[in-house]
Amino acid sequence: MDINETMSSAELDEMIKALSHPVRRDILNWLKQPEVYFADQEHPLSIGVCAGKIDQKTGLSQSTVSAHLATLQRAGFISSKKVGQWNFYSRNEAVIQQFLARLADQL
Amino acid sequence: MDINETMSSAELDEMIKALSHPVRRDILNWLKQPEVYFADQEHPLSIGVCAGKIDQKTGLSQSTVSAHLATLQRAGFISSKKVGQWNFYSRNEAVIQQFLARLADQL
DNA sequence: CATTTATATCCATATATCGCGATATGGCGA
DNA sequence: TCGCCATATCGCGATATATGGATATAAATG
Repeated sequence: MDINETMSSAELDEMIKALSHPVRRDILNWLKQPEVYFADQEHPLSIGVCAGKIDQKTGLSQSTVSAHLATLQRAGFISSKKVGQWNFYSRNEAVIQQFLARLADQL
Repeated sequence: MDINETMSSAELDEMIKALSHPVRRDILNWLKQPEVYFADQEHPLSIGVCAGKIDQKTGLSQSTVSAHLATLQRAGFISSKKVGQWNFYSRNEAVIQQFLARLADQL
């Protein structure tokens, strides 16, 4: 989602649905403090958190977590950066804040 | 939900799920300005909005809307008041505000 | 007391979501 | 190039959610 325009109703819907699963909210939360939850990552946390690390933390299968990450990314809450064979995920703080503002407004 | 204590994780989950359907968000929105959306109601809007009026507005079946209202009520977002043969629904503003604050905090 | 009205509940069906194993893809290293 | 590793995607069964018709309940009304 473009952070410079207000999100559409369909986008808001996608975002709320993305948040409606506890594991996805957990992931967002972990990404808020990577140094707390992913202290064992070899790569610098500044790039983001490696997908595999998130898999481990959830205890779910790799494919399931990959789908959850895709859902969060489609909603705009996180972005991924591919470095070598790894994919590093991080929060889009601006989008999250805009979502909260929009929700507060529309609710 | 008791507005004097912080909501549990399970309650938050129930609330987000309740919001994850567009019709339920519509209903919450309509109840925000009953005088705009339910101007034709015979009973005073101060008691709340009659379930049947909400049925009409959605265009969905009576049973479906009744289920949506029950979902919103279980989540704590709305309350119902039975007067005669009618059930009047209204928003729980305090709960809604507390939800938004909690979400902003936990997200 | 029978009938109508409002609404919740029950039931069946349809659709969406979740979770997993298997497979595809793409980078990396021997 | 031949695998190995990380991760996305596919296909499928299981579970959850949505929807509407039918029915139950309860109040109002003649």
